[in-house]
Parts: sequence; C-alpha cells; structure tokens
Amino acid sequence: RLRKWQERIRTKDAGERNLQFALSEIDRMASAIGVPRSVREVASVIYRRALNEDLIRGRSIEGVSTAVLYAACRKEGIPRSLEEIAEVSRVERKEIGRTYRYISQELGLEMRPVDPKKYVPRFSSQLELSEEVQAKAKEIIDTTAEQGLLSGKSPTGFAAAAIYAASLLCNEKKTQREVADVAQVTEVTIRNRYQEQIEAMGIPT
Amino acid sequence: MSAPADSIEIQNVVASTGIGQELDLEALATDLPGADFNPDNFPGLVYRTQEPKAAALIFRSGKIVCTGAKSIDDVHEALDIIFGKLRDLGIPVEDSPEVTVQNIVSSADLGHSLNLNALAIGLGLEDVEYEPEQFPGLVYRMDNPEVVILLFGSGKVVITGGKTVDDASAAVERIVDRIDDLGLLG
DNA sequence: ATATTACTTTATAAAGC
DNA sequence: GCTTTAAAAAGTAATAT
Repeated sequence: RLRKWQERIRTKDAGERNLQFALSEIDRMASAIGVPRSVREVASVIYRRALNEDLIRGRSIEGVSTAVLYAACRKEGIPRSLEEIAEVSRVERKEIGRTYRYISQELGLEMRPVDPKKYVPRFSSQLELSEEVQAKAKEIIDTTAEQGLLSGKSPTGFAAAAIYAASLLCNEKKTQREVADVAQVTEVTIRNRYQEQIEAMGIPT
Repeated sequence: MSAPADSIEIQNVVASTGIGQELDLEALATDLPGADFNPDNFPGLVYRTQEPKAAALIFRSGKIVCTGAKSIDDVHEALDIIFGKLRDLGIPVEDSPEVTVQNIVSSADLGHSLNLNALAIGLGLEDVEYEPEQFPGLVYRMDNPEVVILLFGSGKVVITGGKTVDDASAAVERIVDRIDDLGLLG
C-alpha cells in the first residue's frame, strides 16, 4: 500500500518535471518562431492530453514538445512548415513529422489539411510584396486548387509558386530563388507548380 | 467495362516459413554464393533468387522470411529453390514446410483523378491521415477487409496489409463505392 | 535547365538490442 | 522503438550533366 503510494508520488513528480520541461521548451520554440500566446496555450493543452493518455513513453520530451507546437500552429490557423519548426528544435524534421502524426492520430485531433493561402501573408511580407500580389496569389491558389491541382502537393511549394506567379503578373517580380528561400522549397518545385498553375489559370506563357 | 478491381496488380508478397532445423549462418554465408550476412547489422542472412526474383531472410532458428515475390506461386518457387540449396549443403529440410503469407502489396487504378482534400473530409478525418507536406498519398485504414489503402491524386492506389488476393479486390470495390457515394469520383 | 538518384509513406515476418 | 528485405504510388530534394 505504501509502495503504491510512493510510486504514485514518484510518477506524479516525474510527470510534473516532464511537463515543466516540455512547457519551457514549447515556450522557447514558440518565441523563436514568433507565434502568439494563444498557440502556446493550445500547445500546452495538447501536451497535457498526450501526457494523460501516456503517449510520451518511448519518445523524447523535446520531440513531443516540437510536434505539439507544430499541431498547435495549425490548429490556430497560423501554420509553420516542418522545416521552419525543425530550425528551432533540436529534433530532426522526420522525427517531428512522425511524432506529430502519432499524437494527432492517438488524440483524434482531426487536423484538416493545411491551406496554402495561410502561408501567403507571411511569405509575402518577407518578400516585401504588396497586398495586390497577395490577393492575386490567393486567387491563383483557390482557382487551381478547385481544379484539383493541389492533391498530393506540399502546401508550401504550392503557395510559393502562386506567389511567384502573382509577383510576375503584378509587375513586382521576385526571382524563383528569392521565393524559394523564404518558403524553404527548391526552385525546381516552384517551377513545376508554377507551370501547372499558369496553365490551369489560362495564362499564356 | 474495365472495373478498377480488374486493374489490380500484385507487387509484393511477404511470407514466412521455417525448416525445423537450427542453422549455422556463418557456415551458410561461406557455402552459399551470393549470400549477405552482417550479424552486426541484422541477425538474418540475406539470399536473393533470380527467377523468380525474391529475397529471403534466413535466421539461425531456421525460420525464413521471403519478400519481393510477385505472386503466391512465386513465393513457393523461390522458397523451393532455397530449400534445394540447403539440401545440397547437406541440411535436412522436410518436403514441404508450411508457408504463411503475411502481407500482400497491390496497386490499382481507380480510373479517375481524386481531390484528396475533399476525400480527407469525406472519408472522415478520424480514419484518414493526409499530410501532403510529408507524403503525397492519403492513408486510409479500412476495417473490412482490414487493410491500409494509399490514395493518390492520380487515382492510383496501393493496398497493403492484406493476407489474401481477395482482400485487395474487396478493398478496391469498397473504396470505389465509398468515393462514389461521396460524389467524389472525378 | 533537365535528368538521375534517393528519400518520404503503408504492411509484414524474422532475432536481438 | 530500432535494425533488414521487397514493392507500388507521386512529390520533393540533392546532385550530376
């Protein structure tokens, strides 16, 4: 009886230390990527749920913290790519993605696919592009996504191509390299998505 | 009419078996030309057959895993070749050890392009994993038959996790019906 | 700028860490 | 959990020409 009690305390203490460390990590990474407090709150709620459902066992606290932050950004409608999240984490991209999918499945987060339009404002401001270009990029995304061009494609690459296309159409040209750098995709990806989008929009080349 | 189920092609069959006999893999590695054995990496010895093309993992316990075969018949042919090689080396192998098919991977073409975003919602987010940033296919876990289906924007699909050829057919028929009911069959 | 190669995902057994 | 083996799907990335 006493032993069970001690174990409960030990487990509780371990859990508290676990949670404390995780929350400080989430805070650190959230600051680094510059997301609002609401995202950290959502992240901490998800982390507590994962802890209660015993999903942390066999995984690093750092990995779960990062995956949960990635999920929270998406849930709050201000997604960061795995690449961007990985930059402020000491866990590699692949592990973050795996842990995220595991937590998402087990907790039934029912995450909707990322809308490429969500990346347009942030990428565009980094490129110092006007509202007009942003509106055009969003229009391209909506039109081409409706035609089924988005299926299977990375949201970042899709957004990057639309921004590149819009910058050309609005005479505020950015090079493929410049757009590729902020979106963290390759020029080849932008080229491929751009060609499909331009064709689907009926814009002659 | 070419039904999607008729487009099914078996791509890989995984099966397990065993000769009820312990093996000296070190000796086998030197006596079997072409055998790969790196006990530091993996406890099994790898042996590949050319016709039919397959790869076998042979363990010290005498248990064997055969992968890469394009049909269940090919699994048996490949294993018979291996059993023959072992007998040639003086290792007793019974006439026809029991072979268990563990997994069949198939591909098929639904014949219509798919809107994966709409499908993720339609099939139910709880049964679906669709993360195009990580992989272009939508992962759908089906209950009956118990298989996993990977759906692509092109309408091509991969069915895995089944143990019989019928599992793939049933899965394709069911997924086509479901997509059709959702009105999402392009 | 394009072509090739390689990696991502799914399932599955085997023995051992 | 991981290690190894095989195969398909299609996207992305790194490297070569």
